[in-house]
Amino acid sequence: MSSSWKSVMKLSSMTGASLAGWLAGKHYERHWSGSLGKNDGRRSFLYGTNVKSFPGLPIFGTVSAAAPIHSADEFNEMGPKLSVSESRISQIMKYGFPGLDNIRSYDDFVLSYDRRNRVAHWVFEHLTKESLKKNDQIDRSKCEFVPDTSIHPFFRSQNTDYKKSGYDRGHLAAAGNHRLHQKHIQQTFYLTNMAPQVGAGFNRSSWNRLEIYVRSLTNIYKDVYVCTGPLYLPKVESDGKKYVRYEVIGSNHVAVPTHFYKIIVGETKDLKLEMEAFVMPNAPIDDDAPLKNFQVPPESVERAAGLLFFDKLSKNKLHKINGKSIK
DNA sequence: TTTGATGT
Repeated sequence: MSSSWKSVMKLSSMTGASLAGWLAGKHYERHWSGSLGKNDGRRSFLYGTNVKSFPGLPIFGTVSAAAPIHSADEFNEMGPKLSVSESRISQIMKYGFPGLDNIRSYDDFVLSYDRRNRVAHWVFEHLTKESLKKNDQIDRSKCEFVPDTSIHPFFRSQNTDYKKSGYDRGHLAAAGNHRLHQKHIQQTFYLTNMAPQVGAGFNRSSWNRLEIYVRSLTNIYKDVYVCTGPLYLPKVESDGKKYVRYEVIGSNHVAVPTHFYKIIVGETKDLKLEMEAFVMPNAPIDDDAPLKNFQVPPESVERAAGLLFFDKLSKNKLHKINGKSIK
């Protein structure tokens, strides 16, 4: 039994969710090396299609055929967001877009919004030691959670949805990752960047521990790319069938994810790449549980989320996955 | 420290 399988089994038994199929995947051992090592016939949603056929997508830089589009109706209210530095966005998105649903670009992170669940599909960040430098001018307590008016009111989450729900408004792009400018940290407080998270025992402890670990990777790698998002995982119920079951909160029915993922790529000075993937249940977690217990094969997160992470990454530069050499 | 909610 591989270590990744064992860790998933541990995770599975902790959460009661049937993670085995999705998160370990019988396919993993047979296909993972193949899909990383050579073209396995997967057609990239982004790079195998004509990007221009998607109207109104603010795609910058990484796609040569695409140019920023400034006239989409939904963006009329977002004046400041149109001035987002294109070079910064292309830097954040260096390894490609995991998916193309409702992309939003902010000054220091990029996200894709899931209108049906009122929670983002994914949030992408790029961290360096420099970008995390301590700035005493930044005051987190001055930040306010604000609805994102670039989202149609039908699909926009509101503070009232979270109020008395029992869940935290948990950051996907962590506030602590964007302390260079007050404007940057404020932008992480858009409700588009929030998901309902269990507060005690999760958001305020082990999930925070994982965020701190990601920041610490900037001491090892020149560049750290991190993608964060929710999962809605199936669970075997008493009739033996699998169901995806999750709570929705507030009048806008904001979905409460069953789990959250982080996929991280560290880039060394000599351009070697190392990848790590974590999945944690949206539930209280023992503070003493090592983060390693929550590592899963990256491909299992792709299958569960319906996304392709780091599809543009040069597979021959990828040296390690979850700390294990793949060469 | 950083992560938050709640009540006055």
